[in-house]
Amino acid sequence: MPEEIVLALEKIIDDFVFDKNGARVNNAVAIATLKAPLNEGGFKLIDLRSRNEAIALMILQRYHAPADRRPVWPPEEPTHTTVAGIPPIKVPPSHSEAVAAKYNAQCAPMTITPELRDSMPFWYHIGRRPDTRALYGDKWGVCQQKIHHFSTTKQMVDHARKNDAPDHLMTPTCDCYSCYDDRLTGCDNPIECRKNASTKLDSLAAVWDPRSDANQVPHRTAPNPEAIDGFKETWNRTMTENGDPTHHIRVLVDWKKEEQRTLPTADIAPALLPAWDTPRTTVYTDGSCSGNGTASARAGSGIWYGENEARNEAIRIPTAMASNNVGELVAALVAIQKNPRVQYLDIVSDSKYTIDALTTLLPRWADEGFTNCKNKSVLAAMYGEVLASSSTIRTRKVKGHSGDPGNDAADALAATGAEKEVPDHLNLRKGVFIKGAGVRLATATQSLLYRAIRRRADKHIRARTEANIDTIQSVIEEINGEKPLESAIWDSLGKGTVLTKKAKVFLWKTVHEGHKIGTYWEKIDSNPLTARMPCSLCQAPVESMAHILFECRASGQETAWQVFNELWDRTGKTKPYITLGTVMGVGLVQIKDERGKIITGATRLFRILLSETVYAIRLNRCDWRIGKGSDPTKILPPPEVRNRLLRAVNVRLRNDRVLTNHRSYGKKALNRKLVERTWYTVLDEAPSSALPPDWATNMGVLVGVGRVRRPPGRNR
DNA sequence: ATAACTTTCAAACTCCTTGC
DNA sequence: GCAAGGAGTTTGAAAGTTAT
Repeated sequence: MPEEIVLALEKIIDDFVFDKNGARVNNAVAIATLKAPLNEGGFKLIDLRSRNEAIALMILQRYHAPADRRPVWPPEEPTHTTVAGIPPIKVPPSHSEAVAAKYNAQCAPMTITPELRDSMPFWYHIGRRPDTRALYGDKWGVCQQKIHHFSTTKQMVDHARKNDAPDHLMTPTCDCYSCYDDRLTGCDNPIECRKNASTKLDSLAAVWDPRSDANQVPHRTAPNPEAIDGFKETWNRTMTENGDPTHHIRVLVDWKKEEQRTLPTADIAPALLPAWDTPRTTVYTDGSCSGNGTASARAGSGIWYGENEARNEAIRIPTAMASNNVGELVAALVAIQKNPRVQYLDIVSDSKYTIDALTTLLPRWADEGFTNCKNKSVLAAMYGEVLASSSTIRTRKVKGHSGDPGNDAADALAATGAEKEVPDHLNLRKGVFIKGAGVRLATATQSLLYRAIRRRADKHIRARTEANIDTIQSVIEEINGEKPLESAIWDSLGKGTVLTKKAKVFLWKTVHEGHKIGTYWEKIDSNPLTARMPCSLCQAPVESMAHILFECRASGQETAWQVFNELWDRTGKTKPYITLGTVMGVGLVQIKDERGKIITGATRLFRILLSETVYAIRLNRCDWRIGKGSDPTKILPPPEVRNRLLRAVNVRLRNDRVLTNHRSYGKKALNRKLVERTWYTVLDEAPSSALPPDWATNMGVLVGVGRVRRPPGRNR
């Protein structure tokens, strides 16, 4: 796509998203922010450049497809090498080549099978040792390329081996079939040419040399045996890898230049035979995590071999990656690391995630560059350890807490690990190279490449957004006792929460400070007569969201908060301290009883009331500012503020009741009990203890909070 | 046909109630 | 005090559905 087309389309997208219709107006939030994923505060807006790059790579994929599906036209066009070490192809479109170069397309096999070693193109071989010189252009090199037309490593090996054939004599006049044939082809001196081929082959790293004993895959020559002794073997490297070099092209590779030659093979190659020194080891693994899903999660791994075994381990997971699944993964990872040379390493785990990873999913995830995976570092390390291990790793699933003594012991160790004072250092070294190995081109889809490209793009950071996220995290931590993850904050403004769509959009904008208020106007409207930065009515220096919601005399906030307090006080529950941070994090606020137990009804009510209150204040304020032209005489009178807010709350109540109808909404219907627990304290006409059983569905029974009685006392 | 999106499924963990 | 079981949360894969 030509640059001007990209620019034109981006302009159209920008105009549409911000409803600008071509006007030259600043965006409230950068388009780059909107391109982020939903749980990072974005809108998942398309990024055309990344999409085009993904498409360019898909074109490259087609050019490297198996020969029968590869472009062959135009016939006169020469072939050339796009990816070093890969057989030449028809010249792909230049932008595809540019993107291939940008994203470091290269041949990078994770597993080297005998078939692959044979079929690798010999010239410019990626496996040539860095300490050797390429001798491709010397006299014999020319002979081998131009006369014999050798291209693959197998052809070179076969050539070199002819000198060892039984019917061959090491004399220039030997007339064995091979010598006769070679001379007929045009080779001056077949014996020297073959010796030279042997010398050239010597420059290959042992793992790449088909003549060498270095066997990359000393075991696993048959498909996975299903469940031997109830154990399932890990995926089979020999069977799943493809001998075609083009199948090993990877893009978005992050290795440094000097690493590229030696990396993939040396680090994850298994030890040579004899592969194992112990016939069988059975190990129980388990993970544990308190506060799972929060920023204060604390996780541990347990590895249990037997009663009072010195090898038993209790590990604490580093805080940044603590979760239940990482606990499980690390337990298995360490078990694999510590047992590289047993015939059968049998891992017993209660984690489906871990077992699926080990038995089927890891190779696929590695092909995808772990693009869609969480826990990338641990998974990559696990993949590397399995590739490097000489053990046949098998897994068996047990049900957690089901009385299995081994599993229970591992569970106890995991809990001990989580309690440790200092997190342990995890050895994830084998994953480093794999993590940088990018995406396998042959099996990639456009959407995968797009996501992978997007993921490595720089994150667009807004200082004000970050500050607000920090505020929300500390406020919510204070109220709930647990610090929420940033993704949890964004999720709370996404689907499936109790907030209305409008409230969520309002809060999303508030977190990004995307409303056109306050300092937004600082640079734009500096004329003191028309300046929109300060609040004209209150003489406040900056018309910030905090000012509008908590201080402004024009927004009706005072009355709205009165109504909020009156309603909330009926619950008899303590009210969390309400600041702008509480407002932005309202979807996460939990109301708890004296013993710290979450009260679901009150929590839901609080979220509804607070979000409706602030949204109503915001509406009133906009009404005055835009609708009434900031006229000080046209501020909404308190009774109307009260009625509007009550109306909004009543609408929520009514919707809740309607949504409990199973006949209409089936499985999507709201839980009647939940709706009851939410509202019973604030209903107007029924004492909380005497609700009729069908109040939620029977619309005629209750009026709801339509008329709020004025509580006794002054100034209430 | 493909990719995006939604729903379903399955499991583990924590917290808490219930019953003995 | 303890075990069993359930609610509510998390995790993630896979199946199913829809849009293009």
